[in-house]
Amino acid sequence: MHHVACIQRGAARTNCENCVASRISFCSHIGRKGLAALRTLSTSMTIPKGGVLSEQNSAATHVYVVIKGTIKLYRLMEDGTRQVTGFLGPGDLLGSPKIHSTTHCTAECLTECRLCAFRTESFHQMLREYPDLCLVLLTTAFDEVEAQHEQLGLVGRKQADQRLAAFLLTLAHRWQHNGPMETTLHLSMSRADIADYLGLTVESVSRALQRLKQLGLVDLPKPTLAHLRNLPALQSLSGLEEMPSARVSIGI
Amino acid sequence: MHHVACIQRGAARTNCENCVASRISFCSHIGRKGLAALRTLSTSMTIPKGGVLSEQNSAATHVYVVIKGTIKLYRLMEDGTRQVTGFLGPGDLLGSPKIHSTTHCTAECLTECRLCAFRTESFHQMLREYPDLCLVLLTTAFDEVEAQHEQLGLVGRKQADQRLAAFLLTLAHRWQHNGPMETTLHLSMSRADIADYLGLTVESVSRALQRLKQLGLVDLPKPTLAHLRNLPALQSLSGLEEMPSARVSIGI
DNA sequence: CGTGATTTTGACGACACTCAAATAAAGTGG
DNA sequence: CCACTTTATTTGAGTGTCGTCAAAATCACG
Repeated sequence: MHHVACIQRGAARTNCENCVASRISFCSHIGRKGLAALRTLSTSMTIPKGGVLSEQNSAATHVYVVIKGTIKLYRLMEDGTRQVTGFLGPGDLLGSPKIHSTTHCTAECLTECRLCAFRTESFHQMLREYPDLCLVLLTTAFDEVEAQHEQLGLVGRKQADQRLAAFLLTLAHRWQHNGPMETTLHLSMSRADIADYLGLTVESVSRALQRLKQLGLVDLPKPTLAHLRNLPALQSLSGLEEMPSARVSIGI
Repeated sequence: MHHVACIQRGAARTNCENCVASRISFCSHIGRKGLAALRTLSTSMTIPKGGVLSEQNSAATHVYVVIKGTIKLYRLMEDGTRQVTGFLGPGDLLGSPKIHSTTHCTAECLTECRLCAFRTESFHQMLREYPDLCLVLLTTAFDEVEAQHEQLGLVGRKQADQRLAAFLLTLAHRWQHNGPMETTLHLSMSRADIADYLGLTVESVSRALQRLKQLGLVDLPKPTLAHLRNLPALQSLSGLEEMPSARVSIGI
């Protein structure tokens, strides 16, 4: 949980061609010339588990692309409660293109993370120079709004078991952009994180998971490990209209 | 509730200078030259109360700027439930810049509405030609994501009375971009709409409102009329960190 | 192996949902 | 303009799910 402004900062000589972001994230939409410019502006870095990338209500300095690892985003409210606004993984974007903005979430690494960082000003300037890039990001932002609508429907209407089923399914699909779907999930977030993400309590999350287990829908060999045994049943229970698909998410 | 593709379509000679959108919405960020182009591409229209602007899962043809009136956005789920994803008013944007996309919400006018319409392709092209416009929209989209986070916190954690208090306060502030805050609200949406927006039932909404009334926080002379009698108490009850501010919202 | 944190399980209560009915409001036709 | 119908809103009673509090079990880490 210790703050890590920037450690193990690598040189800017990242190989963009082999980067996940160049395939699935916005990096793929600026052509060869843009990719060269992008490489100049970007800084590769590795943050250890527990490292904090941005503190709630502090000045936003960078925009990041997640290359590897999982990040959790949360906000501490005045009444002492905590809201987990999302989880980020490979290909996802962290930060706002707005200049002189303050982050409204704390971003904490749940695992060791590799990231590609841009100074906000550089990023903003790039968006002005590459309209295609700006449009792609705009599309991603609109998709994110739609995703939030889904989450709102989940948290506002569905009950605990359904929320957990949907959560697990989404986790399984979100970062599987090409390869086969992963049915064995490593839950790098705690029960409390899941609870604060789904609008439940730790106890309700635990009970819901146990119910799913007893129904034979999932296996929980360890608390941090979930094996999805019956995807159709999980989907049916979750109430999701369709299987969640891989997508690029935005954390702010 | 009848579908109205496009009625009372006006000429393109709308006076942008006097339009609310030119002051508060994205129209103000494209300079004199852009505003002229914008006027050429836009079509002014008036839709009666109950008119439907876009049907869920149908091809998106236009992007609209709301000039006058209130619009509700909702989605019908497979399990028969309905999710109201938002309400739009003057200055707000309806539609996605994505080409060949399908709307995922139905947009229905709660009052007679005046709108400024762009064909999606034209709108998309404008975004390519005016990077500033694209950036402004991008900023608005990011703000919308943050607003959805607020809504998630409300629906996921707060109880009925708090949700209603927050809802009323937000309604009172959202479209008061310059003028004084309105303490007398015309609730153009039904209790069912509010319920489906806040993740409650009609009965719970009614009961919560009656409780607020008995506490002297609001007056309800008619079901469609709410007079906010004690703003600080409402804010304190709502649990909102700060008074909601006017903003441009996005409906998709 | 021992300590502290996390997770699970249990008992109980509160808030919101469900079902049902009464009241109020809005729309319709004479 | 008024009786009538239809819809929307309010009120009531009972139930269920999830939150709260508490304790046990398990896990992680030094």
